[in-house]
Amino acid sequence: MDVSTILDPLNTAQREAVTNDSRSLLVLAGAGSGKTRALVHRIAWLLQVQNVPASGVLAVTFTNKAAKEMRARIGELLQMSPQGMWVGTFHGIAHRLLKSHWQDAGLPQNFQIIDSDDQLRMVKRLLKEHQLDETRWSPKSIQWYINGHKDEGRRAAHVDHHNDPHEKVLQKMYAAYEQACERAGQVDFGELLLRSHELWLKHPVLLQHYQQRFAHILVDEFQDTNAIQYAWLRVLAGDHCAITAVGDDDQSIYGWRGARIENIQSFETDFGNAQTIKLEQNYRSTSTILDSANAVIANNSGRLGKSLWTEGDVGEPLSLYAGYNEQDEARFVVERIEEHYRDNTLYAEQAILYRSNAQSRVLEEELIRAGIPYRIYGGQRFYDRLEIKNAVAYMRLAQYRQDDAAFERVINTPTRGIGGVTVETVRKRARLDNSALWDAASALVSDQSLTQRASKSLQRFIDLVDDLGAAVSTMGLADLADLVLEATDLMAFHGKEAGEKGRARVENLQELINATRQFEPEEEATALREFLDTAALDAGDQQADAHADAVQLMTLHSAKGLEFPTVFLVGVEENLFPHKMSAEDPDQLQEERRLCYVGITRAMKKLYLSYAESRRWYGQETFNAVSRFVREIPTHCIEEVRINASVSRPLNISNGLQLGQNDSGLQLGQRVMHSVFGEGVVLNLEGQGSNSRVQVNFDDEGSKWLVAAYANLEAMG
DNA sequence: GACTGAGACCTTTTT
DNA sequence: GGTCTCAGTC
Repeated sequence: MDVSTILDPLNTAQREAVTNDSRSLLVLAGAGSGKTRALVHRIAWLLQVQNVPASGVLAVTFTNKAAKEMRARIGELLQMSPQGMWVGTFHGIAHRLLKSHWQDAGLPQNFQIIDSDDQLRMVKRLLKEHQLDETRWSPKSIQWYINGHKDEGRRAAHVDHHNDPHEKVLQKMYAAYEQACERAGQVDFGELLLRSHELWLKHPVLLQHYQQRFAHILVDEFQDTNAIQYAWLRVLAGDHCAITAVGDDDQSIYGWRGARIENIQSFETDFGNAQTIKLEQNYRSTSTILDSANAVIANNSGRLGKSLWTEGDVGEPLSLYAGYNEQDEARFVVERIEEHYRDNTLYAEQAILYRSNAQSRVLEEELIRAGIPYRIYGGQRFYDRLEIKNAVAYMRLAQYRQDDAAFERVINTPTRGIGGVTVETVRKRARLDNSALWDAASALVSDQSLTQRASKSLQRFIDLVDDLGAAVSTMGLADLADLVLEATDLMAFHGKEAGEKGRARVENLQELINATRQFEPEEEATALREFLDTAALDAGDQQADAHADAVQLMTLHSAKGLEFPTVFLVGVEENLFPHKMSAEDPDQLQEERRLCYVGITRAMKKLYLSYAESRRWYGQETFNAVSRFVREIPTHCIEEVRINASVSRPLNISNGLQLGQNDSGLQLGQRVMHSVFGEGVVLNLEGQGSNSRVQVNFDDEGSKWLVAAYANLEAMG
């Protein structure tokens, strides 16, 4: 292959990123700067020019979708699919390692991956076992606690409870959970990473093997790595492997689930003399949109620093619309969508982005009223759907009877006369024998220690699953799936459900058969097992109407990585965006701002911002001010839209001073004391001199605007 | 074991 | 305001 095929389509910075040969390289890639392209071309460069064997390359992404895309694009560029190269998600790769080295990892050969739903059920079960009240110890918070520690690389034994009674219970539950997983041979998402990290530490020979193999590690979306992923990379890279990290600190929006923006900030020092290359030329948006995005993100501190630019047009100014209420806002958006559609912008080229899912309803109603097709991104994923989880649980039991999570799920689904009392008896027996639920059930039946009715029902269930199990070795995957749905009566059971729901469930189940038919196992003999692993690790991105021309609705989080000619960013109001929960903490506020940056940079040609002056929120009428982020956009980039007439006028909400600072001597997020209202946190500052005003969220009195000159606020440590 | 009503919840989500 | 969970009843 010609070097020019790899380098010619690139700009100078991209070319530098592709050919740079320092051992650690950080590519700071702004939104729309051709990040994936740089990554793909770098891999091609390594293979074709540096003659690195394909097996020497490890490329890590966060989502299956990104991994798939990278694979496809590498194949396209090289005109063949490179054999032996590892491209996958952190979890997929960790899983692969554990499967190969299950003994060294201390796992049973047929260990199962459990998803967060199974995890939650397990926690609930353990709470019952330990006689802890679910109202006092919410299962979700315990799950959160466990995953949080795993993300940080800590096992129950490493957690320091500081002798705090509450912490002690949490730690006890974490330990109990670890034990339960161990006994059942189950591995959750966090465990995949934690365990493969430990695998390397405990078996230096193995580590050395992989270090020698992977001379080049490439990581996408580096700003989203959490502590354990970072440690995993550090260990693997060792002192010799070359590592390329691609990411954008300004698009770090997953801090709340463990991602550490510091990782990208400390890469340069941690990975020894790293070189940094910035990709700042944007190929997506108009310069007006980029100027707006740059101005907003400039208000964040601690950035690595980057400024997007384009050779393209100035384009239209952003439009800001103040809706009377949320219906009015939705109406405005839908009218603009119709306008753009008449002007030859497809529905699918228009996206509505919002901060939280609850906002979609009003928009949907308005779209339905106008007869405009739409599609909501995100929401429940395919393999998370109830009917699919039921079917998969039967498949899991057929493969592996000791799968307690699957057992619990379908023991009485569809209902077959096995009630709570019987199940509780099974659980007790399992605890007593320290065995799996399946074995306990079998024992109870053969002991004849149950009522005849219960015993009969249980036996029927056991026979059913055994029949399915027997079919695993004789049938193809798709036929097996078909058999599962018929023999268990699941298809009929879900078909009976009322109305639209039942129909959708049946469709999904048929889609599951489809998926098994299209599944390509590495080996026929292990097809079921491979399929189950995929089902656990891959959400399954099939959406029935993925290709229809429909307006795209999604949260700002799910919009990352996508682009649309026309974008509506709705609900740009204080309390909504930035969200009330995040406004008080400076770090969280910065993350909200990055979210705003992500939102703005999704737009290619035209960006609308809108908010509602009054909004029903959880049944309450609320009145929110326009978002502070709007005020951070330069006035020349934005114009306010009034109904029936679009007037360009300067926004009188900005007074020359950047929001978040004035001469009151106070800072955002600072704790203050007021003689009447008590303690609170500074939410907002504006004006100066005698006009200087401060918004404070008081612990007891809620949020209030105060004139700084009279408020006599006392700053607290 | 299905149905019903009260009460709690309510930011973002991938693996 | 809407949704989901859970306990209680038939």
